[in-house]
Amino acid sequence: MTEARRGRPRSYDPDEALDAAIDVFWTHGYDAATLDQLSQAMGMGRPSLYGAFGDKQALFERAVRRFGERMATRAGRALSAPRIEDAVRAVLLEVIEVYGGSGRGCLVFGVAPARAVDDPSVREMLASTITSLDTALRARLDRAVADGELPAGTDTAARARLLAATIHSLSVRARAGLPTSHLQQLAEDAVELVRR
Amino acid sequence: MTEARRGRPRSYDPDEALDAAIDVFWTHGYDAATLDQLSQAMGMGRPSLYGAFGDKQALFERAVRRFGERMATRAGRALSAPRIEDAVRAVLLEVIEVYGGSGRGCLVFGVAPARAVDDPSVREMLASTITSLDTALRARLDRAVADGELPAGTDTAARARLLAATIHSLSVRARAGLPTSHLQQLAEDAVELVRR
DNA sequence: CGAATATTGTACTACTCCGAACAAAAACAG
DNA sequence: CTGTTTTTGTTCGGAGTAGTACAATATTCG
Repeated sequence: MTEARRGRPRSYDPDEALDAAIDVFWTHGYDAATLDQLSQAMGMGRPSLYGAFGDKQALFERAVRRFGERMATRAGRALSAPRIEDAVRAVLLEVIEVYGGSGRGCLVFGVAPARAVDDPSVREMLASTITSLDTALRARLDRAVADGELPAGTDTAARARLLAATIHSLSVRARAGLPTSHLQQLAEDAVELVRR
Repeated sequence: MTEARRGRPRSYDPDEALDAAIDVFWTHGYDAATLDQLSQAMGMGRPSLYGAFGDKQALFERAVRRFGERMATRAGRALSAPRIEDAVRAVLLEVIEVYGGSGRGCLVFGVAPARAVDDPSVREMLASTITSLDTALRARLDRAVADGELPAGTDTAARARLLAATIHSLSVRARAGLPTSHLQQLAEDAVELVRR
């Protein structure tokens, strides 16, 4: 599995390095993050960084994609709760833990939008993340309908969009520095929304 | 009113200049917007810009504040519709017109968040805009309760937060380049939310 | 051990960007 | 007309940034 590679071994861990890059972009945004900050946080010199991840744009895209995948994984786990209300609440609490704990909201919904107009690639990643979230939530609601938890004929697509909107709002609110209690309140509002 | 001022007259209109600055920041965000772009769009040399608005940070704050006030004014007008459903729909359509027409979402909810972690002043403006919107929507819902349009005991604060969340989401979605039809769909979902 | 290969670290370059200095220009006051 | 005031336009400087060149280093293969 770990096949012996020729040449001088890397002095950094690619996964940890990317996580460190996520952290820097997450705090400062794309433009305000300097390559010096990035290379220092990632524990690698600029040439290594360039060789491993390409230029700043490419690194940002990798970071955003990874962040989105991580969140999708966590959300998927949370959504697997048997009762629909618990599933929705679990997702929102998971989101609050990430967004609110750091006071930095979401890298995708809170930071990428600033760059989305100028960079089509970022815009597309943002759009695809949004629709993926809509879709995942809708799939869970559909299952709840199939399970008889929600009445047949429920507009699951509409509710999924509103739940996703709640998550987008949680990112904005977290980044505004609003306290976790405020975020939890909105989350509870959204949970109520599922049934009625 | 227009008292005669001493010295060389200004060759620019301060209001139009600030509008032009809004436009530049709105498209490119804070960091990617250069003073060259700004001064050119504003029709004034950099020294004039500096004298009139201060440095880049100060100009950005003025732009964000003005954008927020404009939106608040438009929202207030839209909310004055007699029937609550119409009022909510009118606000959302107004928002979509601004956010979606430009494909740039909201300067406050879509661009400022990227800068909010590093700049406490921006963070506070963002937070105050969020709570103002929550409050304005809640006030309108309270009036609907007083008018007997909504049942007494309705949790107006919760619904106001969810409606605000919808607006936050509209900004993110618009900036992701999602089509106006998509935004209108979410808006209609939110209108449905008012009653039930 | 010696050759080949991959990564590191230092140093550098070219460029952009923000903010300021300074003299010229355009108005008003006396 | 002369002096004062305010803004303009040009120009400059200093800081910082993204990306690169090149030699040194560390490892594997033969």
